Amino acid sequence: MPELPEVETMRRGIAAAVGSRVADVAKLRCSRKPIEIRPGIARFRRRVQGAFIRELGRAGKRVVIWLDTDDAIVIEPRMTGLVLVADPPTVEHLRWRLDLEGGPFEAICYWDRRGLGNVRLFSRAEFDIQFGADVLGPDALSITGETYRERLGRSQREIKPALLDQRAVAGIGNLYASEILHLAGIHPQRRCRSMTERQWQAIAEATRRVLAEAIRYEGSTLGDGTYRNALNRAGGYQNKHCVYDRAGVPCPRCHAGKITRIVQTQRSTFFCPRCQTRSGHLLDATRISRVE
DNA sequence: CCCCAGTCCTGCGGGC
DNA sequence: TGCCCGCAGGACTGGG
Repeated sequence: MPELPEVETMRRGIAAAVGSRVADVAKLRCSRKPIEIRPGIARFRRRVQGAFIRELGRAGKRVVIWLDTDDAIVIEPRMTGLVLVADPPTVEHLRWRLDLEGGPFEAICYWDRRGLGNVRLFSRAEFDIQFGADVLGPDALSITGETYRERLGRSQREIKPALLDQRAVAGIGNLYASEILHLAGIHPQRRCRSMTERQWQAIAEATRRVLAEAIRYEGSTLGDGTYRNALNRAGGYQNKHCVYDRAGVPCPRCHAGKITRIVQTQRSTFFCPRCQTRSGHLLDATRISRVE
């Protein structure tokens, strides 16, 4: 489930395509229901053919291929999408291909098992509307406690579902939300309104540290093995998870609490009831301490 | 406005 | 063994 670290790894994996020229684009026939590709492939081709790739960016959990025409190809992998420059896990789920020339890659491909993702082309003006500050919050990789407090501090919501709100902060998904709150020592059901300034700072610091570390390990490849980097290789951060999908095992930090699974807004949350108390009374020194 | 349930889709694993 | 159902959680929609 690509979140910020996985999507950032995809972006870095195709970054060497900057300077390449777009030779062609293709919607790939597979037996599945077609994914969303906009505009239609004929119009898509007319707009991108011959353009040069100027820059590779990221908008929250989307990869952005900026062209020298000022158009942006935005790839949104959602649940099971992959951006690849190597052979895909399966041929049957290949959905889209951007043929390149004059660079290290023959093509950038989009693969998607469940097909919930999409590939869309936007002008710069359209892009700014689609992914502007009104729609997408500041990037989680550089979030500050002050920004968290501004954007969520008055909310009545529980903190964990709030972290998934892409308008508040962009890039956090279900997996990293649990890991972040565990490192910060905050109970996932704490109300945003009740959080102190220091606790927002702890969450911000944990956000930056967890995400940066996950990028260093090239993301998390879970049991189903879906997520891969651009070279179709698994990530390594799943071995660093403290809580996600680890219900029943002892907490790797305190070795006393048992990782617990609850459901919030129809999503699984994992936490340590001992490290993450509702009152948040643990000492800060205990709160932020890396688990090796 | 704020927030939540339901929806899309496929493949896997648990239960019988 | 084989089938069926529930579940995984990205972002969007509709409605309370």
